Amino acid sequence: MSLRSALLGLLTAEPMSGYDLDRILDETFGYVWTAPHSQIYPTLRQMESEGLIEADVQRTGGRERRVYRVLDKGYDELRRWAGEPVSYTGERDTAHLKASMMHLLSLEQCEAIFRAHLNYYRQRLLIWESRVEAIQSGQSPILKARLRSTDPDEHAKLIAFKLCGYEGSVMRARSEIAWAEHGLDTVASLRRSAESGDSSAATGSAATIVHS
Amino acid sequence: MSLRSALLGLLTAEPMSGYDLDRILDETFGYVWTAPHSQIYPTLRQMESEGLIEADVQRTGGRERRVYRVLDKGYDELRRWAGEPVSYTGERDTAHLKASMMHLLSLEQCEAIFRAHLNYYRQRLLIWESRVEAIQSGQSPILKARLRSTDPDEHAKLIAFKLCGYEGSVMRARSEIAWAEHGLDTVASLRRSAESGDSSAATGSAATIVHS
DNA sequence: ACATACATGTAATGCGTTACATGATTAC
DNA sequence: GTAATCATGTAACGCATTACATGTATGT
Repeated sequence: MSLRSALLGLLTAEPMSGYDLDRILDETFGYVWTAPHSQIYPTLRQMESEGLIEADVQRTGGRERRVYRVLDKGYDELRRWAGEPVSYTGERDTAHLKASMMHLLSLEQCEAIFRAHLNYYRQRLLIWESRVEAIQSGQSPILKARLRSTDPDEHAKLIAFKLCGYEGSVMRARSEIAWAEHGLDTVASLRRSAESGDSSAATGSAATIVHS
Repeated sequence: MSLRSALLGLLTAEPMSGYDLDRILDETFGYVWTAPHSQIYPTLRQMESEGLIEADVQRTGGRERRVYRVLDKGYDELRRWAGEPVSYTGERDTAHLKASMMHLLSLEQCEAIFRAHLNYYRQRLLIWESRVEAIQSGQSPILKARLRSTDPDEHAKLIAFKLCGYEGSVMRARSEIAWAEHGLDTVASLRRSAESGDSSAATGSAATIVHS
């Protein structure tokens, strides 16, 4: 039920259409939760039929735009969900799973996988860091909308937790980058020991990082 | 298609039954990839019908035990999957999503969520660290089985990459622990500023960690 | 005219969770 | 005898991915 909450949460900042939500998930918020529009539109319809949100249908010529706003029942549901404990269902990470099978691959293939991981999280890091800066400098349009409809006494709390969320993403990206670099070191070390004909190397450098 | 690969990968260490695989996912390997037995058994049957694995049916009295072993086609499929690039589909993390909605909650509720996060990853950290030690000291039964059926020249590579995978998990757990601690700091800071009637605090301490 | 952005949907297929369901063997 | 462990399944429901499908408004 997390997608519902993600959408509800965004709609509490400001009434929006499914298209708007899709764009936000693609651009900024999507680095916390993603969904394609094929999931967004039916979910909005469903929440509307349950009385959590309500659509204001705007027409520009022959084009329809359904702008949803959160009803009291929606706020209650969101608060209930936010307060309930997170259910930590098992880990599922394709990159780490793949890493656990790298002995099947050539060192070139292993290197390519770690490099791709490094590049992916370097890009994410830039995006997340820019989000943190946008919040700190008051440039985030969603946050600005949210502040407008919030009691000034609550502003510090709102900003502090928004920052905290993105900082968590920044920390995670840094950790994935460090892991990919460690993986590349491991590959380099295996490559050196293969060249020198020593079959018992590489474990030394691999072991160091864990106790750092 | 990751579950198939996870199961295939484990079966390359040693022929096993669905029950064995379920236990391993619950105990050790599950901290890389999880699945309930309701997913495992049908997946094994399907892979059998596709000729990737083959069952050796053992009977103890009236009890049936289907021990699967990987066929050549299964090895090929696994190697193909392992070598293809990871597809990074968008982020989806309930804990971070919830954190982004904490302004809806009381500071007590926020604290409870961060504490739960901290406890969860502290437990995971212990498990993953013990896995790293099990591999380094040669205590892992799955790794021992795998080494038996592997060319000694490849032992260093096998051990190095297994370590690397679990080290990645250790690093991630540390990062989540650090984030939860940062969240608790944020809560404490907001609590202090609420008591002293200052409505503009907390952002200072929250901002520091990003540039550390 | 043509491309791009706006705007909203459906359908098929597969993955994941929870609950239901059954029965044999072993240890106490 | 009874509880735990061994052992294997099915079913219902919801979430996620990809592809298919349609049409308007705007800028060049």
